[in-house]
Amino acid sequence: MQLPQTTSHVQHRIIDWFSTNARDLPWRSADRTPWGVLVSEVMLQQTPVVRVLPVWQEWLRRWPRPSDLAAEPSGEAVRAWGRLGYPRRALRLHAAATRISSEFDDAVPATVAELKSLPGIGDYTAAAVAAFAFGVRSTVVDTNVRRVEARLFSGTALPAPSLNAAEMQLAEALLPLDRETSVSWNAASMELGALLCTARSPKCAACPVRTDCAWLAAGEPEPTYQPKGQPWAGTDRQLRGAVMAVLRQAEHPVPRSLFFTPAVGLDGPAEDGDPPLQRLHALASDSTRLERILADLVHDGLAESSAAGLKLPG
DNA sequence: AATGCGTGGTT
DNA sequence: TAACCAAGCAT
Repeated sequence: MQLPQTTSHVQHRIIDWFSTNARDLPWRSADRTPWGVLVSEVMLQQTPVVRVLPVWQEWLRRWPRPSDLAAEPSGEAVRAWGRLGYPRRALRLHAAATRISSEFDDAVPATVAELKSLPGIGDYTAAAVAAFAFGVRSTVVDTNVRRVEARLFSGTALPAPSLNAAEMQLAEALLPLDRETSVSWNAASMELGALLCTARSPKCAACPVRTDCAWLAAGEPEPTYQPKGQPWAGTDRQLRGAVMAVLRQAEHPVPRSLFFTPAVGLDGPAEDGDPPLQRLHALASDSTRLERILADLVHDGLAESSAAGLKLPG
């Protein structure tokens, strides 16, 4: 698909819609810092805004600069990560903060290439930080942008299972040449996908470009492929999560015997309200498997093993 | 490039 | 209610 790199009326309408409908998020405020933007982008990787908000506030209050985080053990980052999920992100953010403070004089770098060199920062996050923290013209393509562009221009219900070259070329062709307009387009197309052009039950009646949408014009055809599910019950991820919940809560090393010897009378199916150790015991019937999970967590740097037991890395 | 990695709200 | 899904990254 060949498109001019001038900003079309469709794009202007989305940008106009954004100017009056953008959420008032703290990492968008006038007094935002590049570090705050970077932390928000990493936290938002696969985690909804509402869960990120309180944790982001606490992180920025506690660690206003990269060097503040770098001065603490990585385990503190993991503990303060709370239940955002994928705790390796906390580890990588800590490692990124360490490199920013030592190699970049405590200032988040402004180029996509330098940002991508940091741990946990990939194509999307590097482009997003460059655009939203520094006003750089960069092609920001996240799951929201992909879905908006799939519906609006390709006429399909959902984008391909993974980002491909054609999609990237389309996104680059759509990026306004004007620097400030490109930043607005990036933020606006993401927000449209997050608020209206959602994966399930999109709010087309409120969409500023409903009359231009190829997917609506085609009669809202169904997705042509089956999204692959994310198995959970019985997976290593579930057990790893249960172990990490125990470690986050513990103030001292947890003796290995506590992992492998359930307290009597606490057996039964896992429930949401159970204390972390009880939940773990309900899941970990196979001690060989649990042994491997613990070793993996130590290997991944999410846990530290000593004679006293297991704890978050100090 | 297909897979593994947390968590909890929504449908 | 089980399945889907959320501002991805690294290997």
